[in-house]
Parts: sequence; structure tokens; C-alpha cells
Amino acid sequence: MATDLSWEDCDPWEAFLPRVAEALSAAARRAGAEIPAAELRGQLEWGNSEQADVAFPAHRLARTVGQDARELALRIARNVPSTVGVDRVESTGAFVNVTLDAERFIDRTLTIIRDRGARYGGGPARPGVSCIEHTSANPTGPFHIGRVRNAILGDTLARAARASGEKVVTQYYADDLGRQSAMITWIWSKPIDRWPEAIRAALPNGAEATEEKPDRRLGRPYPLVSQYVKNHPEAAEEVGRLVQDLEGGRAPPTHRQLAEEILRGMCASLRRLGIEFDEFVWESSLLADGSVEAVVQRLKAAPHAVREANGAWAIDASGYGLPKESPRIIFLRHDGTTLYTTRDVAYHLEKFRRFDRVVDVLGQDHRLHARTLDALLAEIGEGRRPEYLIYQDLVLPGGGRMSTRGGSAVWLDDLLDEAVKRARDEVRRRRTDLADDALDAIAQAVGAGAVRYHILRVAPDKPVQFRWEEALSFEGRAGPFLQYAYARAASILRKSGVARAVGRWTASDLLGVEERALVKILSRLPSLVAHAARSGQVHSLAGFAHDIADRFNRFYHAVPVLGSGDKEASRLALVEATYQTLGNTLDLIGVPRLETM
RNA sequence: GGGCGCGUGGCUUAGCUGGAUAUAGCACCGGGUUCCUAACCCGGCGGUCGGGGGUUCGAAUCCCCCCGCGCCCGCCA
Repeated sequence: MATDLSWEDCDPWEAFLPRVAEALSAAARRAGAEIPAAELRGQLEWGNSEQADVAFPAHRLARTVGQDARELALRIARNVPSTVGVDRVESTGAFVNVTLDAERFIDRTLTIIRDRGARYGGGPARPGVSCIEHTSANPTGPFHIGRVRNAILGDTLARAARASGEKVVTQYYADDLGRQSAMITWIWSKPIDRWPEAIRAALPNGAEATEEKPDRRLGRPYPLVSQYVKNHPEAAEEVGRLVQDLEGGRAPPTHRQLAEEILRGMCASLRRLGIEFDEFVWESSLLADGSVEAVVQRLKAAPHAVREANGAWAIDASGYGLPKESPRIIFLRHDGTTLYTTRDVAYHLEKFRRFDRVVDVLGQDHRLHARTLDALLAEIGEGRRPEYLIYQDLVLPGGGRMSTRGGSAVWLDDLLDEAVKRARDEVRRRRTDLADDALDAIAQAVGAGAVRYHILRVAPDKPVQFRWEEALSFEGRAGPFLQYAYARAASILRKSGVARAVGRWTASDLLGVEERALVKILSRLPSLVAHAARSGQVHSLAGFAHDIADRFNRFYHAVPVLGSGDKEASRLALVEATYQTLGNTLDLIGVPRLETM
């Protein structure tokens, strides 16, 4: 890999925007308005239509120099020096509209796509390593789809960050301490025939051993155990003792095995969505290696540490802007055991030691936890903080969250099974030529793509409405729409009979409106990836993928490629560039590519 | 009660640090297949951007108040 790559080698716009900014800055100076090119560049906007590729709203500048905005825009437009890559500059109202040299722009874009290939969309490699922690659901049972948004956001962010040039390690923080996992161990350490009747009732008539997925099989009694323990003090006491044992490092040998087995099943579900992890961090390991104890010592010595009457330790956090009702953050219980937040401090210190960027993907119910964690980090003099990507829950049509106990949970596996089944019916209807295994492969990809896209397309801070019909939609703004456009491009390339990366083209062959619009959308991938990787707003990539497919479909209907005579080679090159760019984008959002469907 | 988040056409949704006529999808209505995959395309209908004030040349975007929904306010995780 070339290490001396610059942004100009990666992003088509880099060859134009700095020059446009220079030219406009020079013109502004002649018009009596000083503004450095770099600052002006920050105010440039994408042209909103056919009338401009780049626009500069002159209002702000006009104000600072006390001129009339329309007047200034007009004078800037008139004073722009002839600039390589710029075709013409006009003013409309208070806007300075810049039209780029279309042939140069097309050349630049197609060249970069060809040269970068599978890496198109990314930027130069950057030093440092990022850690993205996501999912981290307790290993107590199967994923319901309320939890999967975290995994999809985190995984997509990891893909975007990786593409944009970061080295990324994804981590799953697995909780093998605490009551939840204790209850799993508590029930499974007894033979089934000695389970309380109320819990045994959860198991389908003696079929407990037949289900193959461990998360489902082992997690099944969990909701009932949780209920049972609430109403049976003697059971609660046993579970309580187990919690103590876990924290004291005296976990029964089956404990970790159970957790790992359930987690294995959960991860198998996520793998169907293309989600995998680089590392798993077990919470108990932070106790075992003494790092939690070290944090406790530092917290006890912190400026606002206080000892409660019963012996517990806390931080007086009234200075940290937390809700006034809970100005104290307990970090050590009266019995000397630690809390989740305390252990999380140890976890984050470890992350800061190893990584240059630390991102946590959290549900909105963890917002306060995040602020608490920040406060504790500040208390022990740690200067760094994690970045939080916080998302709202997935909600059901009637309102409300998905709950395992309330019976409103939809298991991820069931959703995927249903999606794949419907996709299979759909494929079978259209394709009579396919063998069963080819058909299955397409159905898997379509089903998984539909589900992943459905959840990814909404901005993280808005709730996702879950409806079966929409999650399983194969039309319009949906995963299969993208796959279909990609398959179409693939089909044209196959039929052209020429195997290559982006072939030769003549930019002047591609000056039609559809072609120019398509090139323009393709050119935006690098800046979008960079933005998504930085901000975590990965849903924008889902929208962008749709825009490419949409533009390509219009081009497809309006412009013949194969058999189009002397323009065929250029048009093929454009199809190849689309195929490459849309394919890269599908990889980024984790929707499987399909060469045929 | 307090804190945080959200509120855009019938439904779902885009809108980057305020900028030119507010995105798209679903649904609905009307068209398109002798032509590279119709899971597609073209046209139409539909919005006082929750309500009210304010800042500004300009507000869906920023500020304040109110209403609605969600989450949190544990020596749980």
C-alpha cells in the first residue's frame, strides 16, 4: 500500500475545491471583500441543481464587509480569474454559482475510481488505532431486534472508519458478572427435573435439548428465572451468593462456559448480518488482573471522594452537571464489591492505553451512564473521554420498546428467517433458471440486506419504527433495490464480454445530463465516508447508496450502453465505475453484493 | 418533578457548522417491457417542517416558552 497517498489522490473534489476557493477569494479581494481561501472553502456548498456544481452564498461575507450581498456576488462572479477546472462563474441573487469543467471533472472522477478500485471512498491511511465497542449485550439469551440496532450502527461505523483510513479494532464487552449471568448459571447448574415447576414450564414439552442454537436453548428459562427469583427469597439468596462468588473470582467452572456458549449463538445470529468482532473483553478479566482494584484506589484518593455512613464509597459529583437527585456516584458498595460503572472506568483506562480513538455505541438509556463515566474519569485525573454514539430504541408500532418478558420481542433469527423465506419466494418467481443452492444464496443476501438496510437507514437519534412489512420490503428505499441496481450493472459488464477494471473512456462522450448526474454522485463517496466515520452518522451512507442506485437506474433507462456505437466504450467505463462505487458502498453498509438476482 | 433526546405531506424518512423552489420511499392516480434484469423507470396528487414568541438580510436548522412521545434520575447492568 502506498503510504504517500494524499487526499487529492482519493477524492475527485480535492482537485477542484481548493482552486475554486482560491479563485473566489481573489475575486472577493478585487471586489473589496477580504476572505482567506481556506475560510471561504468552508462556506462552499454543493450546487443544489443543474445551475451549479459548487455555490458560494455571499451573504455572510457581504455582512462582514458591509456590502450589499447581491452586489457582492455579482462583483465576485465578474472578477473571477480564469481558473483551470472551472468552466464558468455566474451570480444568481446573492449566490455565486460555479460550474466546473465537466470533462475534467469526469476524467478526474473516473480516473480516481479506476485507480483506487476497491479502496475508492477511503482516504490516506492515518496513524493510530481506533477502538469501536458495540453491541455488548449480556450473554443471557438470543438477540431480539431491539438490540440489533447497536450492532448494525457499530459495525457500519467500524467499516466506515476502516475505509476512511483508520486502523480499527471492534470490541464486544461481555458481562459475565452480576445478577443476569448469575441467574443463568444458577438455573443450569441444577438438573432440569429439579427446576422449579414455574420455570420448567418455559421449556417446550421436553424439547429442551433439541434446539440447536445455544443462545436460544440456554437463554429460554432466563425471563422466568428473573421472575421467579423476585418472588422467592431463598432463590434470590442463592443467586446473591453466586454474584458474590463471581466477583470474588470463585465462579463455578460452568459459569464461563455457559456465557461463552450463549455468546457463540448470539454471534452466529449477527454473522448473518455480516457482523463480526475482533475482540471480546470479559468483564471478569478486569477484576482478575487487578485493574478494577487500581481504579478503586484512585477513586478513593480522588478530590471529591466521600465515605458513606455504612461504609460505601462515592464521588460527590455535584460539580459535574448530573441530575441533582443523584449527586453521588457510588463506586464501592458497603460490602466492598464494585459496580458496573466502576468496572467500566477500568475498561476505559485499558482502552485509552491501547487506542488513540475510543468510541462507545450506546442506547439512549445509557446516556446518564456515559456522563457518570465521564465524571469518574475526570475525578481520577484522566484527560481523555470516549466518543459516544448514542441511538434511540427501536419501537413497536403500538409504541413502546421491545421486551422479552412482555412477549413483544421479535428474535433476530426469526426476522431473518422470514426475510429469507420471502426473498426466496420472490427470486423463485422471477428466476426459473436457477439451481436451488444459487437461489438460496441470493435469498440469504436479499433477506439479510433488507433487514440491515431497514434498520440502518434512520438517523441514530431518531427511533426506528419496526414494522414487519417495512422491514421486509424489497422495493424503493430498501436493501434489495440497491442490490438490484448493482446486479444490473454487473449484468451489463458480463454481457460486454470484457473483463477489466474501469476501461478507457472519452470524457466528451459522457456529457449528457444523466451521465453527468451519475458521475457527480459517484464523486461524492470519499467525502461522505470521511464524514460518516468522523461523526458516526452512518445512516447517511444508506441514503447515499440509494442515491447511486437511483441515479444509475435513471441512466440505465435513458441511455443505452451495449451496442451504442462509438460511445459504448465510454458508457461501459461509466457502468464499471458505478459498479465499483456502488459495490464499495454496499460493503460499507454491510448489504451483500449480488452479481445476479 | 428534574435532566437528556425526538416531533418534517395519510404512513416512514433526508436535510452537514442558519442560505436559493424542503429530500426520498410507501400508499393513491395515470403512463411505460419488439431494447443491456419491470425488485425498474416517467408523470401526477399530497407539507402553515408539533404550537407560539425571538435573533437574523434569511430559520426545518440557533434561543426562550408551551404541547406530545421516549429514555434516565439504583449501593442494577
